Amino acid sequence: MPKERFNRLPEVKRRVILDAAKKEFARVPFEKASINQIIKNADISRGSFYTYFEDKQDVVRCIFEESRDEMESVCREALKSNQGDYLIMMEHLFEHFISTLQKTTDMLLLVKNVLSYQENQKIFGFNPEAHLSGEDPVLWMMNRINRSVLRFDDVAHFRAMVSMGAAALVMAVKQYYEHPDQLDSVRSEYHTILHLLRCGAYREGCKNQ
Amino acid sequence: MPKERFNRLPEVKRRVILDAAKKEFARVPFEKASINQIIKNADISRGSFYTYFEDKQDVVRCIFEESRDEMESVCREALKSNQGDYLIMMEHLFEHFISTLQKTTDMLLLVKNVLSYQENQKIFGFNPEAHLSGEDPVLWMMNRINRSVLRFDDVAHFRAMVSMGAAALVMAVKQYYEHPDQLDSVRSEYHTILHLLRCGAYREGCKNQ
DNA sequence: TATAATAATGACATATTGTCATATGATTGG
DNA sequence: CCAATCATATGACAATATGTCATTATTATA
Repeated sequence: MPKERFNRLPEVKRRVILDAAKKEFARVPFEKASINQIIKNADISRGSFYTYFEDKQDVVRCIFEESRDEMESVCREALKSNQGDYLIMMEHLFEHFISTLQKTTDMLLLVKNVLSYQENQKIFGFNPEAHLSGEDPVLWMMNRINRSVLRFDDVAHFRAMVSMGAAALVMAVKQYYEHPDQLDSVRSEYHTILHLLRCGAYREGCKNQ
Repeated sequence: MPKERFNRLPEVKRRVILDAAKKEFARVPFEKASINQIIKNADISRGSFYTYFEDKQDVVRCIFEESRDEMESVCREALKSNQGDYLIMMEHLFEHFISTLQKTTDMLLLVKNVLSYQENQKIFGFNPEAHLSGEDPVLWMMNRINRSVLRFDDVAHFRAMVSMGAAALVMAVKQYYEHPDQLDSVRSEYHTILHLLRCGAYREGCKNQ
């Protein structure tokens, strides 16, 4: 939630500022990131910064908002081409993140630096309060997923599944940026988790219900 | 990982310092917490602080190390009295956290302030690199759990289950301190997640394997 | 007791943050 | 076309932070 002022800014200036911020957050861990450096990079005044953003956190939120939109469209497409299968969509989402991170070193560092300090789920828009294009993300999912293959159809279980899926994804992405050379094993761990979500852990499962 | 100096300190002084730090971290969000305030509370010099700890983070790590030991013993007991059932153990663990948080307001605030900024799983000792009494926590679990009720017996699936369990627990605890008045619904969401882990999400599950 | 090793101190240089009174630039209407 | 009004930008400033290090105090050792 940057301030209104920021949104009223000409597109190009906004880009300059966000890029400057990205550069700084890619440079050092969130803690050490300095507003001074950001305004120097962006060539704006200290005062301006504070008319645009609440604080350092605020900038980060702003940076990640962009990728949230992108994520939504990835979800949409993956669901379309896989009969609304949630878990397959989650596989696609993972590959999407990986390829984004691989494209730019900056992005990898940024995620690494920021993710360590932030409330991951809030950033990725999967906490109960965040919203994917204004909607509760759980409901968003519920309305687009093929629910007939699931063994439940209540919001509570849905929420549980989506939370766990998000947690798994975040964990996997984190693990990837910590060990970018071990993509294969990270991917395989992630798939194991999705498999667990699919089948459950207990053999006798939920016979009695 | 506080410095060796700190460990060599007389027990009582160590307590004073950690309590001072707790007080400060309970006062404001991690970001705003001030080393100045900590040393004032603890009545030690600035110089001393830096011979004890690397930085602010370091103090937090140190604070949470204590509760990790406690957690281990809760796990141990819960497993003993429930035939090694992992998911039941996780239920107990949740209740343990809640009652700890309920006991002292300070602890609730502390967790609230710190958890928002820290690498949750690292703090709770459940990331793959952290260790419960020196052991890989996944192996620790594997050796103590009743594996016969599970539908798998490989480390990979185990790791998946433990990761998800930990993620669920952290999420639930977070949700509790954000809405301490809604314990019932937080608990019920948590149980739903455990249930999901037990049974899996897909109806046809893993027929073909 | 003298000497060596360990621990504690606080002043300091440097950096950071958020604020605010002031300046600059746009826009509107008379 | 000027003036008045509103929106935006600025950077100096006070307050506070951090991490270092030369110095002092305390213990242990010989």
